[in-house]
Amino acid sequence: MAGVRLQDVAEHAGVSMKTVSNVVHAHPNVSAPMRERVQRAIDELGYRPNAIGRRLATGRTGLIALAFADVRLPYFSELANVVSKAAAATGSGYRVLLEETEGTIEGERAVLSASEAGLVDGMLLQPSQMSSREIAERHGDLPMVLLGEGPAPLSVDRVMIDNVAAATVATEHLADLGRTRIAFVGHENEGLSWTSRQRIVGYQQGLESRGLPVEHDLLIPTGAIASDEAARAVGEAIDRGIRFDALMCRDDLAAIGALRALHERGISIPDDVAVIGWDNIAFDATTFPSLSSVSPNTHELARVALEMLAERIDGYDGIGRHRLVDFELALRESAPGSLQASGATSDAASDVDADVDAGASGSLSHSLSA
Amino acid sequence: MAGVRLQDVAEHAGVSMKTVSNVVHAHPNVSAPMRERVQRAIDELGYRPNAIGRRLATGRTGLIALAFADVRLPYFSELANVVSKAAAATGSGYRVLLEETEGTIEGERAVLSASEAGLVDGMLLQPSQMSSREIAERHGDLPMVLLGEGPAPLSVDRVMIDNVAAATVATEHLADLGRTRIAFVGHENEGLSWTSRQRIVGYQQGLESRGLPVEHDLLIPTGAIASDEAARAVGEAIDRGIRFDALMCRDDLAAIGALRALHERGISIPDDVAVIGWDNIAFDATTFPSLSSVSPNTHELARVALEMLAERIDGYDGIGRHRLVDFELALRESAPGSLQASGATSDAASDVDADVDAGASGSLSHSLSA
DNA sequence: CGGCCGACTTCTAGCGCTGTAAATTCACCT
DNA sequence: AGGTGAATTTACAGCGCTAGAAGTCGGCCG
Repeated sequence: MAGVRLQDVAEHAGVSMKTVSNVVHAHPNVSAPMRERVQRAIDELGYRPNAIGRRLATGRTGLIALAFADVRLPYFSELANVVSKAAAATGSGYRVLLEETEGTIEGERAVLSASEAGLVDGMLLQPSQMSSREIAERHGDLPMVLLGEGPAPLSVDRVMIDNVAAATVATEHLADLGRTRIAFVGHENEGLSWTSRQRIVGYQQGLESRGLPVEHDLLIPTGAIASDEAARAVGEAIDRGIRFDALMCRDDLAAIGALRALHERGISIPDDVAVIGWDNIAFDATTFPSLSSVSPNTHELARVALEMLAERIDGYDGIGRHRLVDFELALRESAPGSLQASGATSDAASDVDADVDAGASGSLSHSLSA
Repeated sequence: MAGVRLQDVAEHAGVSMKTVSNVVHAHPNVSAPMRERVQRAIDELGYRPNAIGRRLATGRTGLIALAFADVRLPYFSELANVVSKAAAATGSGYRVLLEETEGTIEGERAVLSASEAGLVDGMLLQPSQMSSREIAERHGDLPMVLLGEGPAPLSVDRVMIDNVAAATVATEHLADLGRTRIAFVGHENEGLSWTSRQRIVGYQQGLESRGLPVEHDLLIPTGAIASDEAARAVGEAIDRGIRFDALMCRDDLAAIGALRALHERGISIPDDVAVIGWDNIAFDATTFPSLSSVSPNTHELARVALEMLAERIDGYDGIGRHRLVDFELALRESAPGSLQASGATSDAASDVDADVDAGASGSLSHSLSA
């Protein structure tokens, strides 16, 4: 039943509260018979420690906030899953409080300046709008680790993958497939995000390293980070006469939209146009054709981020540490490994089956540790 | 700065703690000059109330748990988004603590019998494995509302859509499109979930109401709730010689997998096979062809669930209330509205564009309130 | 056989905030 | 001027738990 307090257990067992507390915490210096007697009392009363009371006393809440734009974006929901599992696996067994910023500056401010303090022990934040100065100013003394390639003040820890390198590798892969007109899809129409900026830089580097020209026409922005917007933008570009034989997409949502726009126009993938997405979300394996994608190592990202956060919570107070985690290219049908460069048309059913099965069948891995 | 306590503010302003507390809470009966004086002290010290302290004193944490199988499933991530927005909009401004059960009985038990009590004020749980008896036994006195069509003891509140009715309507729509061999895809290979069970019942009712025979061969189970599993299962069924002209899918993941299996084999959608999914996830608008889907009113679901939960938290102690919220059929290319029954081939670019834009273009709405 | 040591348990302050009840102040009447 | 009730403000006792100080008890050494 509810409302059984430590004191009730103590009385029931005829001992002091501290002894009960010691039993609950498996402290040493409790004799076996005593331990058993107390445990029986706990069981009989159905006692469960009250989290809030404990937390007031210890100053730790066991909660960390995970803040990003929107759980509905597959990358973030997959991240939430990974982080919450990793957090639970932590020694301290953290639980995760989800906060959505909607990708707006107001949302990010709201998350950082919550009017109440002390609810969470620390925060994992993936900022998208806020300047690094503002982040530095606002986070106050809340232990924090930033995720992703967004703004990051030097004073705060951060984990990310090397977006420039990843975009370069992916673009080079398309070039190595023999593509010469590689377009970039999915950056913001206006107000380029940090993410888009870096991926475009990498895209350009990839083109240059393969001796391909950089054409402004081949940058296809979208109105929002959403597959329908991408479908429209790519469709319009095609209809406007823009020609390309490969698409480097800012993210998988853009890639999925692009897939649709190409299908609508009867353009064959990857024969006419190869496509690479970004994030390697679960759907990539079952789009048609299945989607090659830049695959950040989110497990490692979560692990490193939580590790640094735990250190901050424990009082570490050094300068911000910036860590890179690795990524790989998950190669699927939309931009296969170079061996099978152009290859069979994509309706070879049995081949495809095997591919779906293997998930990230071929992959180029890149470890860049810090 | 950190660690400014109520008492510090009180001393700084030369008043009692309670007066400061009153100012913080905008209580009446605080004179204007006093309010201003205290406010200045608060600002000068940069005081922010400590959530844990307050919560210990009030007994409320302002947190509710939202527990379901896996955030990575789009339906759940969309639900999480809706619930957390709705919860924040509540008078009490609840925050949402995410809990994943992995869809296993152990996970569900873990969520229900968290060893610590008092962390959350209440819980929204979408069970999938646990029996209603076990739910009733375990939830103890934690205010709780169940989501979805899973098991629900009579003593606990629950919100769901009428899955049987929805499946019937969707199946009938396929029949009205002239389809006579309508298969059902995506239920579990073994250990049918409550969800699948009800949707299959509705599917059967839909067939019967249109005078179509129910064939066991047309039930295509999958190994897991995942699009790749569905792709494989549908592919195998086709390869085994099973013939159908429409697919009623247990969920959108199954539908997306089915889409892929059909594409691989060069089967035209919706001309050869029409497809209806379930959940109306965001991707449905940009699959190719776009996917018709049963669209539960999740906003309403969240609203009703939170409302009931709030009442439970406030001490309401009646018998379990079971509420239905409405759904509609979001009709897109994979199973269009009956007017355009077979219609143009799906690569009519401009038409399609408009369609993508409109999202759930045509829709049959069903309000079933309780 | 008394005293001292170590092992174990109890005592007792809080952690930061809120709610109730009591105290104070103040404007206004008679 | 004394009294009254309303409006404010203060005092204080916890909410449930933890941790360090203080106490208790049995055993062992001299």
